[in-house]
Amino acid sequence: MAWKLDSERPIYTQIIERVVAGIISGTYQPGEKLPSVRELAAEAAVNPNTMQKALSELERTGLVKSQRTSGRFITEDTGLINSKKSELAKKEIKVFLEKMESMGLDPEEIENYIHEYIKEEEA
Amino acid sequence: MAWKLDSERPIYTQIIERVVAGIISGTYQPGEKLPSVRELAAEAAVNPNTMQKALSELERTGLVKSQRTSGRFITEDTGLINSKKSELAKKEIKVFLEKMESMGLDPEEIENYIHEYIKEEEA
DNA sequence: ATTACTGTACTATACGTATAATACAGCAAG
DNA sequence: CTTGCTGTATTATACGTATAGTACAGTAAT
Repeated sequence: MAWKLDSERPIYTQIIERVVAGIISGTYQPGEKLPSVRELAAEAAVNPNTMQKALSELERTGLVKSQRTSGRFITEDTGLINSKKSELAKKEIKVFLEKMESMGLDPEEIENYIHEYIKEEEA
Repeated sequence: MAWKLDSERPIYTQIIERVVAGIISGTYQPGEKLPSVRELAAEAAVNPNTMQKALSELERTGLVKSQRTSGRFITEDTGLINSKKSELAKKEIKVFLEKMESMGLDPEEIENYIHEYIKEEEA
């Protein structure tokens, strides 16, 4: 099925985020071969050029490596993956908390809000 | 001083978010008159057209009203402001949690991460 | 009435992004 | 060797955004 992409932000950026999330969460395993550019483009319902751009950008993080003629592979460096994971998590938390505080919510309020939200979700 | 804007997303969108945050947090009080388009543009170090676009978009939320020749004013409807506040807070939490969960973190882990982060910040 | 301030409107230019349509080099399997 | 798959590169078109420059109608104060 087509990936969930919005038109608010560049598609290639969203693709990068999604693949990174896939690597970090383990959906894509270390050393695993990614589907080809054309396959992924079809799966995401996106132009191959856009997918190509996203994936080539993604290489700069070191999380994937391209083999030119055989395909693209997830890094086997689990240390890199884990460090990216905690790095990203911290960054997301920082951005989130700053946003909430700019709305005038203090940390305690935020924690309560989240706790309530999670409790609701589990119900 | 110039506002903190990045080039990742449309500037007018970021302006809207910032003004909304100002209203929600009380930085801009109900009924208060906003600086003029040109003033705000200068303050944000942005083109007046961009500021104009942001503010006219913002009207659709009802949080501000323009008086055509005298200026723009924050709504006096505190009920509207409060409902927008909780609405936005919930939305931000939802987006945040979804993002974190896409990285393979479960709710408890997330709560701990945040708690740690806030404790560090207060120190 | 003139001056100075509002919001608003319009044209033109520049840039990033997304898509479409091709093309090519390298490798593997038939 | 041919076929079919890789990643990669190139050109053209279209659209949204940002900026620059200019203009105009309505209001208030002088």
